[in-house]
Amino acid sequence: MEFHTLAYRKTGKVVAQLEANRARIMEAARELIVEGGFAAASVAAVARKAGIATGTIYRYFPSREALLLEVFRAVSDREMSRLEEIAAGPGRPGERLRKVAEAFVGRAVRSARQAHALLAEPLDGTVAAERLAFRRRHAAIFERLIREAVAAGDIPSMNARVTASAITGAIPSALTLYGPDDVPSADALVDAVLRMAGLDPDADKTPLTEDLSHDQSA
Amino acid sequence: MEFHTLAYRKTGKVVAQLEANRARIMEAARELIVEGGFAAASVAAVARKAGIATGTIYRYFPSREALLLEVFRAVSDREMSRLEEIAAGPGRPGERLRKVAEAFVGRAVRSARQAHALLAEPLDGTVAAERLAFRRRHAAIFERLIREAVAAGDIPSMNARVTASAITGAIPSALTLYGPDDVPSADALVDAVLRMAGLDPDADKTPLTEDLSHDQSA
DNA sequence: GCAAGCTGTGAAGCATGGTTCACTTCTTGA
DNA sequence: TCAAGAAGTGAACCATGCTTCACAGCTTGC
Repeated sequence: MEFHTLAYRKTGKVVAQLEANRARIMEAARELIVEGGFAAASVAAVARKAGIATGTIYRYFPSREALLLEVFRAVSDREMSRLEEIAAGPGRPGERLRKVAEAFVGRAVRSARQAHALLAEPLDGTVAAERLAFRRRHAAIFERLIREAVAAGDIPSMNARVTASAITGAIPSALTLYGPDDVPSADALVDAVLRMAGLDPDADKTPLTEDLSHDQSA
Repeated sequence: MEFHTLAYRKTGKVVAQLEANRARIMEAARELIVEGGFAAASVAAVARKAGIATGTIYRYFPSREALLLEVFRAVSDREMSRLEEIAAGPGRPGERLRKVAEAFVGRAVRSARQAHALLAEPLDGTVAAERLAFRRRHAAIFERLIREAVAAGDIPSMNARVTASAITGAIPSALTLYGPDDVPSADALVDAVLRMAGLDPDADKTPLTEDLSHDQSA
């Protein structure tokens, strides 16, 4: 039995403060990663950016690795849910495939630096494994859609898993080879992805039904 | 003026010995990289594998970085020349595109571990830059072939650079996502690449002589 | 055989950067 | 105000791994 004669107990205000700090640390780490890659997110740098002492980091995370992992998860989960949502949405499989590709590419092109960190930046240890899992989830989305599209007769028969894996890598690759300044054309990249999936990019360019030109890009 | 009163001058035998040692160091490094990635190629490990002392490495290379760089160059140049040779060979552009893709994929699938180290393994510093250059050369080969193929009417018009960059990444991605044990089907991967380039993989599966109706998209 | 000069050695030096910890500062409930 | 306990601090600690260096050993030409 415990005698609650404690002179101190966490109060709501403190708990909120702690959570805010935790969030601030993660945000600082995220920004550093986006700016300069995982290597730039040293414990000291994160602490400085978050406005706290290095040791304090360890009050919130057991190790640098754990911190980076959590940041990676948070960011990638956000990205992923969006794609999964689209993939599970309405419309013909071919159409959804196109939409997922557009979302993926558009997002990656728009925030190229973050995409690069998430998808291509060299990284170490546990985070590398997590990234592989992340990319596998990407691939899984495409694989499923390809299977559906084949079954629906939207695209010719093909090895869905290989194609999906290839698509998953094609997008970050295009970003990487162009570099963070010189960004590839999102439209052209989507077209390439669609061709790989066996769809004619020009087919439903004007889907009469609804929508119209939805992006600008040159 | 130099008085050649030297009591020692390198003789042929010694020079050969030195070159052999240099080669052995590079080979040791290469094997370690293939087995366990660049991280596994520590100076100490390379020395042990080459059967010499760590310090001796520095008689042959100014730094670890320089050693790794040279190894990377040697290996990637070998790979690259092969592809460039095929790309510059005879045949219709579309045909050469197919052959280059087959060579690239085949080689990568056959020695998946080395391909992974060369193309996907996380790495640091100068070598990372070199790899980017290596991949750009890959992309350049595809880009040129795509342009030629478009000009020849073998494939529909497309953004050659984006497509080439995408292809360049698609291949290692497929390897990475499958893992080193479970290797993807080379045929299926080539098919995916060809589709991305706008070629019908089933078109000239049996290239009787040279060409005939090579089909014009579905 | 001998001196000059090169190659081989591996333990010590050093840089980087994650992690710890004794200590200070703050919050809480009485 | 006070004591208990938690959070914050940052300098010291430590692990890793590249690099250096003083020295031993070998080759060569005389």
